[in-house]
Amino acid sequence: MSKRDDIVTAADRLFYEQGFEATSFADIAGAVGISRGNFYYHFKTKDEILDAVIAARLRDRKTLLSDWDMQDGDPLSNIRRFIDILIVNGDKIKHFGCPLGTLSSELAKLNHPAQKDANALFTLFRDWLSQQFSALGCADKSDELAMHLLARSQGVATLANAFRDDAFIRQEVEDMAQWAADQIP
Amino acid sequence: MSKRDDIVTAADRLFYEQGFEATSFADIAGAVGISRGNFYYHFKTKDEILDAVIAARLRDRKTLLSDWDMQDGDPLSNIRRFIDILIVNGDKIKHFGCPLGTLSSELAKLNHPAQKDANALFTLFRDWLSQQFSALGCADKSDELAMHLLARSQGVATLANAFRDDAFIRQEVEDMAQWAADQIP
DNA sequence: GTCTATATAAGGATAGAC
DNA sequence: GTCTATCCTTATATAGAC
Repeated sequence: MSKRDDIVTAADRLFYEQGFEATSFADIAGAVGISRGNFYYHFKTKDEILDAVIAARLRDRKTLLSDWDMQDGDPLSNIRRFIDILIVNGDKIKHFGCPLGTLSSELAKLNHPAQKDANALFTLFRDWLSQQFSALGCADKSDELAMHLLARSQGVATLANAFRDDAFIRQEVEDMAQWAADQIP
Repeated sequence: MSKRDDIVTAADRLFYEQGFEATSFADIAGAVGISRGNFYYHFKTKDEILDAVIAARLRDRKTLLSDWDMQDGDPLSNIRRFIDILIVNGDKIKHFGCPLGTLSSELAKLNHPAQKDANALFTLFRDWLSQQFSALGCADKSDELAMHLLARSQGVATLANAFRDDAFIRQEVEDMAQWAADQIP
């Protein structure tokens, strides 16, 4: 793993845990164990490293989804896998929210040029979920269902973060899974 | 209206539009039209003004909810009023997200001492919604339904902000209203 | 590639004149 | 109450030695 990759990995974690604005070069350099001066050899500006982090997250999630696709379970199982992210990543979500949603919200407030790239992460899941709902037999409203589920998972992440409530997450996860099953025509 | 109130109003708007961290004293002082030095006559620290903004938001929402209560419509109409916030404040939400959710998320990442106070805003709506569901005849699971609706509205706000999509908001609002009506035993 | 040193700006906060 | 001036710290960014 290259030093550049180390930096992106550390920045990814820190942007998630502390937010983009609140994370300084010193924080990232410190986490990687290099000097601030050396940092600039790898990345010229903060926006440059944000782009790299977003690209890394996109690569990551694409890999995850194509892994799921290759295990070719039925669409309902795939949807369930998506919903279960809230359980699998429950601890992190309770502490820091959803990495996609919180970054998107922060960049919107900063009116940051990378907003569009960050939202491509949402689009990735939206399109993948839409495919699952199509395969489930809901081709006529697959995008609507995808957005609905995406919204619900975002809302659960936000409130799980605010209230730090495991039981609430589990309850909502089961409710979403039931809702998804009910969509089968 | 006192100068102090002017400052809180400006800070409220700026914290919402730009985020707490990204808003400087200079921004607030500039918006109010006073010098940075004068600012410190009214508020000693940034945390102090955050407390004042949260207190103002809490007062504001309490007034809103008690206004609704005094018009004594049926609980379903009250719930509908809550859901309709997404329409009424649609433009702002598309640009800056939900003022409650985005502040809560930001303060969580900053691990800010005011987290608890900010989340009292969520609790205010949670308890009020729970009352409505109780009055609707769902006393046995009123808090669960309240959290469910709160989560859904948060999710819609997050995605409306990311995708700037009016049709999506309207669709989800209708869906939530239908869901609420379906809860009547 | 990595470091130290440094330039430059911004933000939070204070002192003291008016 | 309001201002200017100032201090301290942090943050982005660069230069240049090794």
